[in-house]
Amino acid sequence: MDREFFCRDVLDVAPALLGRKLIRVFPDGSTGAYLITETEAYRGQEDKACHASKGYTPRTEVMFREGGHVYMYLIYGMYWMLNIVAGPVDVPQAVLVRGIAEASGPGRLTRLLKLDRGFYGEDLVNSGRIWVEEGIRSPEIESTPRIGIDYAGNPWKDLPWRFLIKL
DNA sequence: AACACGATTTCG
DNA sequence: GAAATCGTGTTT
Repeated sequence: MDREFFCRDVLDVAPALLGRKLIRVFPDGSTGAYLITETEAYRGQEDKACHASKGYTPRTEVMFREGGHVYMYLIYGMYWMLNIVAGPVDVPQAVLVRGIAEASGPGRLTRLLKLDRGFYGEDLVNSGRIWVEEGIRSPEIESTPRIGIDYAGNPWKDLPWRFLIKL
């Protein structure tokens, strides 16, 4: 996928990632292709569920860059989350990649792909170890409220910004 | 410098 | 249903 693909609004990018392949080249040289099956959209400073709602901090800095960069962060002291930045410069949006066909759940996903803080700021458009390619075309998509963000309150906690491939 | 709290998973 | 476990943002 090129820069243009990621620089659109996160509500376009998140569902568009479904059915595409996440390519990972491991340190030992082996390569894996993983079908993206579940994503969530986190949209700007107004979105109370989005980490960027706290403003520009060292942690959220990458979300303010142009789309296509990787935002990694640790949750609950043990799980690394893989996020793909969307939108143009100074528009803090990101897609949380929650599931691939080979591993369900964001924590399992990053463990399987061996992703951690070393990928913070990685550019998917120009990387030799992780990127996104075309996959199956036009999968049927289902949307539901996002997971684990009840604390964000209304209207954010109920917005149907979680996207899954319908079986 | 100290503190509270998660965009989760696993096990009982 | 609760524990595991630590970086981040906020408060002192």
